[in-house]
Amino acid sequence: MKIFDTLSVTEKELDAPASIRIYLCGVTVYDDSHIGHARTIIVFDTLRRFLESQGVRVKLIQNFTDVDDKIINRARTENVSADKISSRYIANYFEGFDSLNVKRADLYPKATEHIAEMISLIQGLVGKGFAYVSANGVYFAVSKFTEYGKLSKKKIDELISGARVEVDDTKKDPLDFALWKFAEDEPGWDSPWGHGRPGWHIECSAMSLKYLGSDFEIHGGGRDLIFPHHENEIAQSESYTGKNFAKIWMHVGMVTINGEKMSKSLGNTKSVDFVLKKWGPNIVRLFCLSGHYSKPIDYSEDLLKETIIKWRQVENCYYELILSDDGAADINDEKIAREAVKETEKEFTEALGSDFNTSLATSAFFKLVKTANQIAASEHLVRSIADIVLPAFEQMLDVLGLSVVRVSPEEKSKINDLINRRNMLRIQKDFHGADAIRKEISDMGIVLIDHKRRTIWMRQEKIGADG
RNA sequence: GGUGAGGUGGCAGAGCGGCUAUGCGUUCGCCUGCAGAGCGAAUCUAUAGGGGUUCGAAUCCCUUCCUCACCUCCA
Repeated sequence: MKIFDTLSVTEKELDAPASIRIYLCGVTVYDDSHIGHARTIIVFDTLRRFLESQGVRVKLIQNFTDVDDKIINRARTENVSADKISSRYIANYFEGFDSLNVKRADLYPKATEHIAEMISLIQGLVGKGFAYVSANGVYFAVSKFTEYGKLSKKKIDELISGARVEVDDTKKDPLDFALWKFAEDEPGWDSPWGHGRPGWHIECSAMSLKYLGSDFEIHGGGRDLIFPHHENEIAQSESYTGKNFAKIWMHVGMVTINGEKMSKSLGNTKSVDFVLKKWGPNIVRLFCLSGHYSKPIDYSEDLLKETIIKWRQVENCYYELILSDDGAADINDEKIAREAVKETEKEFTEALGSDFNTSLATSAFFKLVKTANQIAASEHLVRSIADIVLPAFEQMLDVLGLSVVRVSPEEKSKINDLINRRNMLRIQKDFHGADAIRKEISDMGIVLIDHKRRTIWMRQEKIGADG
């Protein structure tokens, strides 16, 4: 498959070897995760699901930054340990992302558990002359890495004139960034240079090199990490190993809220907890995959509401398929179904294989839903046709990480009993009685669909925004 | 100011030299005891403006205008 690489600014072939290594920059655990984090993580989760569906073994590593000024500040404010803060938000992370049907990564390494690796990396850099010790810490000497700026396409002299870099007289160059910061307070660790904490960028270099080695296939994250985070990671890692760090840099666009940047200061962040409660996992995932991953997407109520309608069609389709009954298949319908499945699978796979075009892939999927619903509407959706469509339908749902709410066998037979009673009453023209049963069924979260010959039903996911 | 990404029908969003997706919306139908869901038909030939290149451009080139992101911690 092909993926756009930020570094070379071209689509690069990911020559699908037996296994693909992915390092995804995760979150700093100082607050609840939000929809922006969710988009990046859902994109990579879906990518992983797609690759796996193609028979590729994926090794996915996603870190937690659990040592950072924001965490420490929060710990001070609440008068608890930094560890308490980070573990609280790691728990929050898993609660949210498990609910979003995100498959667990192979490993979630934490910065605090890799201090030794970071120290040895820094030692290596100091030894090779890429880093130096100043009064405040150990710094990476940007001027020593001649390719600095290659990812973010920045020129070193322009960066300097940018003048928005932190003022620190102990640095040799304003652009130099901290690998290790001296600090007497907690949390801190002893190092060959003094007590302190690692800088942010070094953790990802240390952990990705440890678990994936150098020149791994994909390094990913949000677009906002391109500079300085990923730029600095490249500088450190390539200076240390002398080898290429990652083959492809894949960056996910930002989520805006009603066209505005989402930020704490504007107070418009949408937490994962919030969007889950309001829209549920399927709508959120569909929303996050609705545009090309590299472009920004805008969170707006109207768009999300539109997504609910699409999701209802999928639910409807699913229940039409599983509740189809025996009967002779119309030859023509069977042909239509077969061709639709073949067509859709091709489009779906090609779209995802071509720079992971989830927008195109989902529209292909919706075409199959439409076809199935058309056959159902003409009363021709019999078991043998459903059997043609269902495997492809379920497979694509799974790649997209979507999941229709199912019904237990007990509920199923109860529903069928109620439907039979209702249909009896309808024949007797006792519509009051029939409507009362419909109400009873509806209270179970089930919607009835009256066809000419029979009545089927579907379980609709409860969506907060539906009220 | 620098760097990058973009500007496509009422909206969302693909296409990246010829066949102009797809979905939502809107209108009218079908179905139904009613309702919901679904289905059908219609609507919508849109590609920021101006120049080129080409037999042919939303797609390539030039130019103008505009938007967004990043350049500080940030997914």
